[in-house]
Amino acid sequence: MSRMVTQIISTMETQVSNGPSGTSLPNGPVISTNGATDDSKTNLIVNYLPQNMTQEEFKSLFGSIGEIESCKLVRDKITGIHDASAGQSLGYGFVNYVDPNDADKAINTLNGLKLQTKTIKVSYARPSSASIRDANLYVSGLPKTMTQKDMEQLFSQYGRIITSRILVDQVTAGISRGVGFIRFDKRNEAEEAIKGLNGQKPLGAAEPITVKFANNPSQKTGQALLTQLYQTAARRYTGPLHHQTQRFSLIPPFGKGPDPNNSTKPISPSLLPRFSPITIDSMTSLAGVNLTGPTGAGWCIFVYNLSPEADESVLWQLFGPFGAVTNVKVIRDFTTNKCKGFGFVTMTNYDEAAMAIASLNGYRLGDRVLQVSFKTSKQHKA
DNA sequence: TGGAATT
Repeated sequence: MSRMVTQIISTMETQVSNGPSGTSLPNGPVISTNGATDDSKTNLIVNYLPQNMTQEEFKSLFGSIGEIESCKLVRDKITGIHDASAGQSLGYGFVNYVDPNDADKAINTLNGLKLQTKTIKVSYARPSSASIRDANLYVSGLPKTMTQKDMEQLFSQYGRIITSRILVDQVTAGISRGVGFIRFDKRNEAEEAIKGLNGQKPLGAAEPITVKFANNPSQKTGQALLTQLYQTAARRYTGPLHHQTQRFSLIPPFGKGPDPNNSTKPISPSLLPRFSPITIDSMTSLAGVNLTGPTGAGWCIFVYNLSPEADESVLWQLFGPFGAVTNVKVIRDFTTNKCKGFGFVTMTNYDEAAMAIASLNGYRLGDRVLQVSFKTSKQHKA
């Protein structure tokens, strides 16, 4: 891997995958003795995907690593009753590669990639089974001094922990709210943890903790769903979250809110003008209907002065934080396979593309200064 | 007392 790419990736969080620890097998599908295909070394689960990432963007990102046998962005069935591909993204997906080496490469290069406000996680998918479902626990009443590590230590006696999290205060950024989540590998492990820890005081704690199965986040109220849609739409208009200073959290987007009791309540007009120009477009695209057309549509950006070692992951890393990226391409020399110094990035939304260009044009990457602009029909004449 | 982990 090139020095430049190594530098970028070294900033990523280190995450231990859940996957098999054995060495890679020779290429091709592995057939087990019972005749079933063993995809444990090719099939990946990808978590913490940005809410507005589409199936096409998902496939494009992971397809940049190697040939994909199949992939799926998991979507909500309730918000997509009439069309499964139109449901709201659940923020995770699966990628099954043809070659186990590419699965390994995807973990090494894409795990920890920052896209918009998320840091994606790429790991081997465990074999699908009923025993691993509903194994997530909600814990409250934790001492404010308890760290994630402390919590894991407390729960690890009951089984293998897949993820853990302690929620922190948004404002003070870092102070524990005393609530968290623990996901076990198996549901029965979670059950045992409830039996053993619910109502118990951790060592030195003043109050007992509550441990119970977590609600499924897909079972949201209409209000919560609409609020989330609205926030996503508002974000599309105002740009990346770190540039956003205004929230539209509880104002329904159209005349009527989901709560019948409030349906006649007028919407504060002062909060609408900034948002309304793109309301229809954003809401429609959130429903899975892309007004700008099928894959390939969007705003094409020309990126000049990339190093010979540049690859697609660099472009994802640079542009992903600004919004929805549908495609990236590094132009390479046919014989040497080295980057010819330029590439292209396609972004769905004009505002996000403009923000990316404004921010990245003149950006210093290693010892090079990038030139970033909308692609013109006459390519790049200086 | 609340975050998108099994197709």
